[in-house]
Amino acid sequence: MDTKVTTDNRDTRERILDAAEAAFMTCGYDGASMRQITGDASVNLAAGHYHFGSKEALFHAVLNRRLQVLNHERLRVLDELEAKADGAPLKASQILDAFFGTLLRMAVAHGERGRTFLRLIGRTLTEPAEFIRTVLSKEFAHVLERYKAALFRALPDVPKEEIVWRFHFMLGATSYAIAGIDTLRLVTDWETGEINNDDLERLLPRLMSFLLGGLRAPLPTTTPVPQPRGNGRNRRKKP
Amino acid sequence: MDTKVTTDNRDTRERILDAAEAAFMTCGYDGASMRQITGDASVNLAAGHYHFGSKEALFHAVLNRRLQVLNHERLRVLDELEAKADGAPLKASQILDAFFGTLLRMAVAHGERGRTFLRLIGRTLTEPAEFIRTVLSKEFAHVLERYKAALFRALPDVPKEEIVWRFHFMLGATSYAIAGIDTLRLVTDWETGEINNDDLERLLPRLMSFLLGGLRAPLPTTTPVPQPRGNGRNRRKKP
DNA sequence: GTATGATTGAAACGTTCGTTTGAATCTTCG
DNA sequence: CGAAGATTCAAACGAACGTTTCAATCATAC
Repeated sequence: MDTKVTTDNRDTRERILDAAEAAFMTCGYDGASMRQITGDASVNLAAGHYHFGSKEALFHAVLNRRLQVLNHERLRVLDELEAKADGAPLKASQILDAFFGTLLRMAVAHGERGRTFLRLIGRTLTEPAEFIRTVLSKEFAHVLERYKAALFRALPDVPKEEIVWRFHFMLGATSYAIAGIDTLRLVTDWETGEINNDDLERLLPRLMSFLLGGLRAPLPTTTPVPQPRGNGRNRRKKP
Repeated sequence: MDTKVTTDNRDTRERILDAAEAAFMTCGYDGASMRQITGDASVNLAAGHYHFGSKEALFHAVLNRRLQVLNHERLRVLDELEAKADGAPLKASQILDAFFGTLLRMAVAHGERGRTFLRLIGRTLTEPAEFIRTVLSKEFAHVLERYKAALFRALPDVPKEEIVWRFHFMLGATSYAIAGIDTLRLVTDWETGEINNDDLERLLPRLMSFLLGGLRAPLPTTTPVPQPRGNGRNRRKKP
């Protein structure tokens, strides 16, 4: 099951993986069909099921091929930082750079394929299907625990619950940004829906300062201003 | 086309709209089927096409029914703030509260239906289908122009381009948060995938301080640190 | 060379989807 | 009442989907 015997086996498998990665990125899980994927890969329709068993398993394989590398690198960078710190808490900026910066830098380093996967990740984080949630949860669990712990140590004055929420917000901002989703056509640069490496390298510092600003923002007032002003509440249709 | 003649016409139409709203929220546009929607609404399958013409048009109607109210209110609040300010620039916190706070407060005020629409909006902002992008773009264009202009005036020292990007990040953080998307199971509160009004009222101040912190963060260094450390670049496959 | 197992190919299966059809039913109004 | 139009209903259509089947082809080892 590990090392295959025949020659162009890997070719077919990887051609399917590459085509699937691009199709899932563009159309989402439901929107991409096995016929489109195998067609783009120039392989027979049945080859997809022969090599992966099902569409779900193919999606799983597409994600894992890159996620394992990414999350391994994230752990490695965090280990390195903590070793250098020698027991002292890390800076929040270091942690965010290790988590989000590693993601974006790896994408830049791998050219077009890296950018495709980046946008796939952004889109996948918003997929409604349950099995996708399960796959991601499993794949990210350990990494998230490590990074959450590092953030707790870095920001001892911020309640842990607040840090978790802000991590959640940061993931949202990031996945939205990297998915290239500009539904409201805010960002005028992306004319074609494409992202090039220059865009990506300019995105990282922008995103990082936004995330850092949000993460270190003053805590919300404990009294959450139930009705800020009189309006917007207890209102029915105009009589 | 405006005021219908028969009696329970509105009943059927609105039952379909409500069921569609819930279905699109849970399963996304592709995932929700006309059969599920009309079944949940206890109407005949053909009734959906009779009243709306197509699935796309139904989705359009679902969005517009609430978006028009929401965006009208957003403009009204902004007008009110600017009238009070009497020509002076608004504070960024006021603008964000008018844009994002209005969204969340209206959802809270409308109970379960409001929460359903809130999550639908969050999910819709990440839909891949092109026609959805077109619908949203049209519906939001005017509101976004007004709010962008207000932010430009509120933050004269921040380059406009940077503000647009940060608006983009804020939309991502918000839509991700309100969609109830917790793919990575970060937020332990949401056990059932449901959000109640208490969660929502606690979410608003948390989100607001995060967004404000991000919006007012120090600008990124103009030299975007091309290669942070030696690795991650100019790398090819291992030889 | 030939047997063996891995891979590919073309075709079909059953299901579900959005949509359409045409008759049946209900509502409205003269 | 009865004609007219609006609405509902059951049934079907064609297309697309994921998946399966089975024979054909290829690579490898004896």
